[in-house]
Amino acid sequence: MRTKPLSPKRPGPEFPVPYTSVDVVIFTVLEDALQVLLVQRPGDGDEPFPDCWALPGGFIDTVVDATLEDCARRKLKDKTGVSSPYLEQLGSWGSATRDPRGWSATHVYFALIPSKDVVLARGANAADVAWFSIDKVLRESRLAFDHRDILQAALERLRSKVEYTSLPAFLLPEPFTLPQLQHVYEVVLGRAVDKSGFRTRMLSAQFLEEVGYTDGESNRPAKGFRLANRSAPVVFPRTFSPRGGN
Amino acid sequence: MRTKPLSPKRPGPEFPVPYTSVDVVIFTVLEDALQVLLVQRPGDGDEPFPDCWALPGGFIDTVVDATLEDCARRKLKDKTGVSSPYLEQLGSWGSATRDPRGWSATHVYFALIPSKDVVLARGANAADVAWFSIDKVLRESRLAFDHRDILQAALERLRSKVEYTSLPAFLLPEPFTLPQLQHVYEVVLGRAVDKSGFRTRMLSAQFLEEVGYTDGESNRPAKGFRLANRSAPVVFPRTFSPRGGN
DNA sequence: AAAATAGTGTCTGTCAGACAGTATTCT
DNA sequence: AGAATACTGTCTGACAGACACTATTTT
Repeated sequence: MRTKPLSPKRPGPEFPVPYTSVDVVIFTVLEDALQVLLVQRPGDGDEPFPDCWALPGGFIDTVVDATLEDCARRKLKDKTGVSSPYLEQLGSWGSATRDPRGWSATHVYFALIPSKDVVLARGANAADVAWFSIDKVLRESRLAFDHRDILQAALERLRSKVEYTSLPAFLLPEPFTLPQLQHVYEVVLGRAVDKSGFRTRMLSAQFLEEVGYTDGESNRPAKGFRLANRSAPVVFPRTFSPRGGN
Repeated sequence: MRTKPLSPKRPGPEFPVPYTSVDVVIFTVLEDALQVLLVQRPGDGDEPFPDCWALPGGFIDTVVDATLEDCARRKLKDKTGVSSPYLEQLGSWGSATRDPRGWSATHVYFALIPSKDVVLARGANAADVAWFSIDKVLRESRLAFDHRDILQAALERLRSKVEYTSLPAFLLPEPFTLPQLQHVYEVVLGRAVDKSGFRTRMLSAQFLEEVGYTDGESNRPAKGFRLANRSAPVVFPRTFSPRGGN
């Protein structure tokens, strides 16, 4: 905060204040692909980027939202119906030019949810909310504002953290099996992972609780697991394959 | 951004907008200790937290600052005279209660600078800017706003990244020697590091350029080095000591 | 019985940590 | 010469990656 009292830069009605918003990058795994939730901006009215797809988000409601994270949770709940996602702050983007209406800054969160828990934007205009495969959207779509940069940053953060954390577990509905979890790792990382190493790694990290019954989505049933602690991922002591990554 | 045109929540003169500021956590190593730069808030006037020490920062100047990062650089330059620090975004803190004046959000950056490059706040009121040992400030001082939480978060981020990156090199003036660099690692981590392992690690990471002349601040002179690329740190393939940390 | 997938056992190369040893300068 | 510090060499235990093997279920 400012050190001088009554600083000439102190904002008020007579000084320009940046627009402040919160956006959420919501990831899931659907149809063997990493996907992101986007909303379509209105084509009428005087809003910028008409008909463009954009990350869900919007201005802070200073009456309803107690904190930035509350605001992000609210927006996520509005669009997906999910109320207990994995949610972490990604960063903020702010500049004089990112919004044609003027200086704006957005606080960006990134969320991981199991696709089965989702009920896309009930009522109203459900058609303007949809999942997009990450690869496709980065290859083909033009997103509103600087949302392409933001999405890129979120993807990098996710991929990098998947190398040494249990994050992918938040993309699956419980209970899940180890082969299912391994598959999610492979989808996100875009490469195969050794089964044996994967299993010892997951089990020795102590973050999974064995759920009695097993699940038979393939030939031989497998043990079911759930997270011992849904509030935070586990950090593994080493990254997945030192040769491949950074 | 908002999907509906003319949303009732769209801020304007008639709707409350959060205050938006930028704060910077500036670290250096001085007198064998990790230190942070704080400024003292004014005791007169109607400003909150009078006489409290706080992180340097303040409101965005939408005329001067093109981006959030520009704003952070400007504040850092103002207080320290340093214009090419290592600077990275730490995160943002926003809530209805963190500032008694109303809903506010701050974008926080963290910077690493060599203490020798610093010329503390020239002119004006130099007495209200000072370095504080991290340990002391976290033990003894009461900081303004939620700056204690922010400082704690910055410290965690720094300590964690030091385990697997070349970040400490940005805390030293160039040229520096490997023993000096090792010492900085030890100061930040708060523990001793093996010499042999340290050297092979640094040299094999290819981020140091040998500068011809050597430096004799101890008995036997040592080779001098500088960073090949000052814009980003190097990420090591493994963390420092798997037994100790996470 | 065959196919398919879940789960385990074993080997091996790599490498960080530990520590001893050598080199070069100052007093 | 001795002290102090820069720098190098060697050993060893731990462990990730690779891959072969066993177990259990469906068809």
